[in-house]
Amino acid sequence: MTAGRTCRPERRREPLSRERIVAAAVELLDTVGEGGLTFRALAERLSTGPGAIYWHVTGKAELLAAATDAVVTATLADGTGEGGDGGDPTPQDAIRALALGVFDAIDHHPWVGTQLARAPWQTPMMRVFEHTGRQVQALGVPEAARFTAASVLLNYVLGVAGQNAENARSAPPGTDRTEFVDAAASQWAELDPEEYAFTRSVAGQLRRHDDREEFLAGIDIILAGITAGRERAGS
Amino acid sequence: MTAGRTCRPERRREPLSRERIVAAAVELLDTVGEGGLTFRALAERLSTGPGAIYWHVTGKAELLAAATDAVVTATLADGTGEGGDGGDPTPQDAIRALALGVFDAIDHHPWVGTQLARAPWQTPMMRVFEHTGRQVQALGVPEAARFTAASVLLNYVLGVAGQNAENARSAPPGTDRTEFVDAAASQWAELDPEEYAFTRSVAGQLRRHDDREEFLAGIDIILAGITAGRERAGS
DNA sequence: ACCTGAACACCGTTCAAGT
DNA sequence: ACCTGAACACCGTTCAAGT
Repeated sequence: MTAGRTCRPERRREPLSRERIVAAAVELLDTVGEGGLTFRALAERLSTGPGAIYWHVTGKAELLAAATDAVVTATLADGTGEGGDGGDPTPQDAIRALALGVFDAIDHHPWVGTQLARAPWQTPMMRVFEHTGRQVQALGVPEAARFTAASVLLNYVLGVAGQNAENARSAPPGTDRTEFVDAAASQWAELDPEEYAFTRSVAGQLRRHDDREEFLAGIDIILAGITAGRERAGS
Repeated sequence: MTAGRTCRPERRREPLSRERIVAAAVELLDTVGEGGLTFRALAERLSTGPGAIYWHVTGKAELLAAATDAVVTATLADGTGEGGDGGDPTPQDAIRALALGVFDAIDHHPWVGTQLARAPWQTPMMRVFEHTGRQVQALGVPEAARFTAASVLLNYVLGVAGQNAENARSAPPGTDRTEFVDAAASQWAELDPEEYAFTRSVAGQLRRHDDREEFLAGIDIILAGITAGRERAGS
């Protein structure tokens, strides 16, 4: 307490921390995309030098993993617990909710899709696998078939994840989704009638489809397949 | 197969062409991995400067796409035609063969997995979609459900594609696959018993599983689901 | 302990200049 | 038309030096 003002430069001198870095990385990824996450840009946003970041984080790979982890963990904590409105959800409903949670997370943060698809062995995906597996078990799938059943669900989610992320990236941030789908559908309709007979024939369905519903329809097909197998192999 | 040590002068006189560039890119990707494809490395292999490549190819994105296209086209040309041994294959068999073709292609060229997963709208994946869709149609799926059915199959394949590619990348080229899976299974078995109860319980199945068979089992589950839907919705 | 910022080794891409 | 290779604008990462 020497004489002088006690104005605290807290705002800018808030110390660097892994948490702050990851938060800034998520923000940067959301606003500028995967290509925009740069140690220099990150440092500027945190008003430091690029080197400082390395004190809290080993490198870009870990940073990306931590950012993904942060988003997915928040998703799983939210949506998957009990359902909320009292009634016991069926395992099918729980799986749908789980998958939809991941789907929506990727819808809001496309870069998460890319990251999940290329790092399936890391914590976030492991947790999704665990949650899915429990519901598969609750579904009555015999033990020997559970690993396969959970894997199919997970791989499907991963596939959609990657595709959605790519769509978000290839469509500039300004463009409308409907516009984008319309353009693709029109392209499909003009493909070679012989070489792409089937694709042409479903161009209309591509145009009309809703991403979320389509995703859930896929989940339901897989659930039907798993259940059919359970009846064949079980008891 | 590979040109030996005998230095052939004709090799370097042979003019640069898009075809030669793509072939060299595939070779580089196969031997050194995705990180090894560099315009400088490519130029050296073709004994030119980096700038020369840009005369035949617009940039790295196109080069990657062309390399993927080359591999997938070869795959589809091979395996998917008629079956080979006279008998008419069922649509199920045709879909299995198709999916397995993509699976094997990625097994031999892991970088194809990454590329397919992140560029699903390009020619190679479009062709897979077309071939799959025709078999879905042959399966008797009603028109309104065909787009969804083919999409589920494709997304599943894409998910496995990405995962396999990642596994291949994270395991150094020297290590054995069994060794790698064993290590993962052991890790699973030592997870927190409460938080990862399910994952722990299937660690043994992870260790025992065969990648190709597991992949096909997934395809069969989805086929069962599609067929169940057909019976519900059709006729 | 934590941060700074210049420096290193790379990368994709461009472009005047050559043949 | 096709190729050359230096140069540009970046990038992740390191590290002596500061506090």
